[in-house]
Amino acid sequence: MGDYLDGEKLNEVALADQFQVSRTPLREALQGLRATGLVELIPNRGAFVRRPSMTRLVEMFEMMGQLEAWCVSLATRRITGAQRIYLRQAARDCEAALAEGRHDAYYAANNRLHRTIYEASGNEFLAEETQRLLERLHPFRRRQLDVTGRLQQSMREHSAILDAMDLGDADRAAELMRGHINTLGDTYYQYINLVEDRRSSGT
Amino acid sequence: MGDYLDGEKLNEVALADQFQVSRTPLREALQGLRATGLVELIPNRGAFVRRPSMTRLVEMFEMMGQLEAWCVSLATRRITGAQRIYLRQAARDCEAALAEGRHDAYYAANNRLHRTIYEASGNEFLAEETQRLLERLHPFRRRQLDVTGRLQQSMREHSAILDAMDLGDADRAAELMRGHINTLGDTYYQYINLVEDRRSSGT
DNA sequence: ATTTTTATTTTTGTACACAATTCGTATCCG
DNA sequence: CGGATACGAATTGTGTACAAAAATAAAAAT
Repeated sequence: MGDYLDGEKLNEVALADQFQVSRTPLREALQGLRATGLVELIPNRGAFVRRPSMTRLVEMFEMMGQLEAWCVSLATRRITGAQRIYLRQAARDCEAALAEGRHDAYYAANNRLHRTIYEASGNEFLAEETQRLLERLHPFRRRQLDVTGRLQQSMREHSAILDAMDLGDADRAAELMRGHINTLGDTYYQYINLVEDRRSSGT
Repeated sequence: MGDYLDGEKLNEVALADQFQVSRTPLREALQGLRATGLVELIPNRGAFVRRPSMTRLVEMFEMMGQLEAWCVSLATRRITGAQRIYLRQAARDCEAALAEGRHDAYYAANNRLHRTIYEASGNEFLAEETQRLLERLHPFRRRQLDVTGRLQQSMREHSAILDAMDLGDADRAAELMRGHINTLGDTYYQYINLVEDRRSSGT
């Protein structure tokens, strides 16, 4: 599980058997997965896995950077005092989690920070869509974030973004955020390359 | 049909009866509608219609404008010669359709023009997501586009955008596109106001 | 030998039945 | 009278059976 090939056909009975459910709820789940873009459903033909290519992941991260940049740009102008405090707290939580080596706690705090920025944008729809894309990208992030140097650099970027927001410099905050997401993306690509290599070697 | 209230509960058997199908395919269809945001599915509770509020539509159009602006900005730099010709042709098709009063043909040509810009962005993922948002917004566009003055203004905006693209002025093209989408949005809001008034008067 | 047609098997699509959960109502208790 | 509780009805969740379509294999024709 986890390493499906790109155009691979998914057999309903086999999957239902694997997950110990009948075909009815499984088919509904497939409809849900279609929305996330992970599978493609062709009428009377079945479900096919859609593993994003390297270039598509680059595109997705490019868009993620753009959306986050837009969020932070709007948030710089619209953020409330309470949200500002909450952001700094999340940043401190990130540092504390990293110092204690609690990587899952870091992940949670980091998520809290980004999500708060989405919400502070004042555009709820934008916030939801950005969150949705983040979740779509989620399956492609792995251990590589645990490289401590990268995490510390990431936190410095957080601080710089929050500083720019405090100064009311929306453009600078947006530009910093774009860079932040792009470097994130870069580390993901390494993982993808690994996966594609493994696949082409026929494992 | 067509005028569901916002939080309205959808009964599966009633809907299945209405569409002359059994509950099984209906539930799968609901899962699909969930992706579009038109219905919300709560486990063990059922499906509820999610008619976007006025403010949410404003948000959606704001995002649409931003995405289209980004598309056109990228497209200005990456567009191919063939796409440039195709764009101008679509613009001419718009004019011809309007002159002949063929509003559905205008709609098709207009769609072709915008879609070509999405594709010319060179970011396939961005293109698909923008198209998806356009389709989500689609149920909320109605006759008001048929006001001839608006359509002619819209075509002038098209020309200006294509001109800016030809000049390689990405920022200007983006700004013009943002304005183009926003005025579109404005006319939609009128329709929404109508709907909400009608609803509150209890029809 | 290649292509077309036909038959068989597999797989998807849908209806239906029953289980599990929630909702509405009435009853009981404080 | 207000609120908790218990019962019955309605609704959602899931397994299974069968129909429809596609994929595969076999046979026939060119």
